[in-house]
Amino acid sequence: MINKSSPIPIYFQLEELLRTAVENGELIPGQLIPSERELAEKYDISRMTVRQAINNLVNQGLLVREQGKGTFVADKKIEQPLMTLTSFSEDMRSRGLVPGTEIREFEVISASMRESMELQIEESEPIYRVSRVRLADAEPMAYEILFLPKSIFPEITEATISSSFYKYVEKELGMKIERARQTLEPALATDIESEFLNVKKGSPVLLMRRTSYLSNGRPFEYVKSVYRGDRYKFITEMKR
Amino acid sequence: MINKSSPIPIYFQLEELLRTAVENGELIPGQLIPSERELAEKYDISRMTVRQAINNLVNQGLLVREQGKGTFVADKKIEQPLMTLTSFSEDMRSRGLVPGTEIREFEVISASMRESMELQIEESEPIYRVSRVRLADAEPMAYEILFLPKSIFPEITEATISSSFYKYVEKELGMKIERARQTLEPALATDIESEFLNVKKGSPVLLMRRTSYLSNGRPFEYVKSVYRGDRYKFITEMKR
DNA sequence: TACCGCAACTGGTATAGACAACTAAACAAC
DNA sequence: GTTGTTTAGTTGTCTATACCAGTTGCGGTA
Repeated sequence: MINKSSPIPIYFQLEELLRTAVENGELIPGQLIPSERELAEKYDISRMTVRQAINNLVNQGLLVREQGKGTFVADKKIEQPLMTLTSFSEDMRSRGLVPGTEIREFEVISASMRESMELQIEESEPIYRVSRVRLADAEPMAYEILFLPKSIFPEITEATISSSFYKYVEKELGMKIERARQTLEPALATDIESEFLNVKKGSPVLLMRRTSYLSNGRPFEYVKSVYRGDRYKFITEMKR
Repeated sequence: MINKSSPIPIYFQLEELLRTAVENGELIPGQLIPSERELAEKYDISRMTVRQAINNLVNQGLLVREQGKGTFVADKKIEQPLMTLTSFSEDMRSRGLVPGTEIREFEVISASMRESMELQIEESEPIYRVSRVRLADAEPMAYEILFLPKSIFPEITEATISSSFYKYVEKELGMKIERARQTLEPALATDIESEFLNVKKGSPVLLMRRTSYLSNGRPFEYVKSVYRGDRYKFITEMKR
């Protein structure tokens, strides 16, 4: 259970123990967890160490304390979908839709001014340009043009892009996606867009531009997406 | 400085001391604060108590620790404009524009189904309906229809609405605005909208609907805004 | 001079113990 | 029955102490 001679701090080991217990459903929301003294005795550690573990979990919103009563598993994420960076696939799935992708173009070009500025690279540096039609329940949802610097992704294939790109970046390449800056503006569907999106030319669309950054501060993607106005609403939850 | 016999916890007193020192500029961002041992000795309290105070401030993002070096005042809000609930006036000012308002209609009506649902009140309950043209640098930026339940705001006048409504709610009424849920979708300017916004009919506009909640969970406003697509971009910063 | 190592600092982890504040339930008194 | 009171449990606060781990600078040695 807990290894006192491990270099991993005891409070952290206990933290993980409790966290996995919650995640595995051994402890369910609203349930009372063992008291601090019980945990201290059970694992033969100090109560203050138990408190440190529980404190962290409380700060992370996983547990809630009530003086005189005990510590409880917190209700699941009331305020979760606040504003987290999600991929198209993740976004669609959270809306109960099945995501899909049709790659239209896949090429290496040299960056124009706009792209080099967004990606913070030299102009005319080689970048991938991938255009895709994004589907939700097999129906077009968005038309998207993705720009990736070749310097960060030396070898990318269509197959890589077809599956979950964010997962590829995080799991395969081990990079840490940190944040993104995104702008939204309304527009009218152009010829090409209306064709790909299966709507009339001039229909209202949502033009989304996103630049995403790794934890080292480098931009790794610049995406321009055109969403169908009749199918897509952008939803945000904000705190004061 | 610190009153050990006060019912206010010592760690909290120290926390406030440090916080006000930062806010008053006695401690500036990047500056090294006294070590935990120094603070403990200075105020004749335990180092663990000092740590509890500092821990809280670190969690609040006011301080940062560096093992072996010391504890420093954090750089100001690098990630602040992440997704905070702001009023139109605050939004415009942050963009360097001068906000303005022209009230078009101000009336009490009975809630329709949509409004009663958003505001979580009974249908046909009395609500204010205020329509405004929002200006930025004296030029129309958005046309907005605001719905407020009369039960929460028994006496509101045009004057109240003209000045900063959020400030009125927070300062005058002492209510706490907590969060809002907002949707964005593209649309085409209708007759009325195009007239108010001084754009052509059929121009792309951004349709924003927002329901805002107090800290007790009650919705206190439902706003439907139509932003000019040629003047307004919605910007969000997202974390993974 | 250049380098190494030690000493003295920093925060990080962990202990054992004490008392306060609060809650719930059992119990006693009215 | 209702109202206090006690009691045993909970988390909250606080102390004193110890050692670990990372950083920095100083001084001695090569």
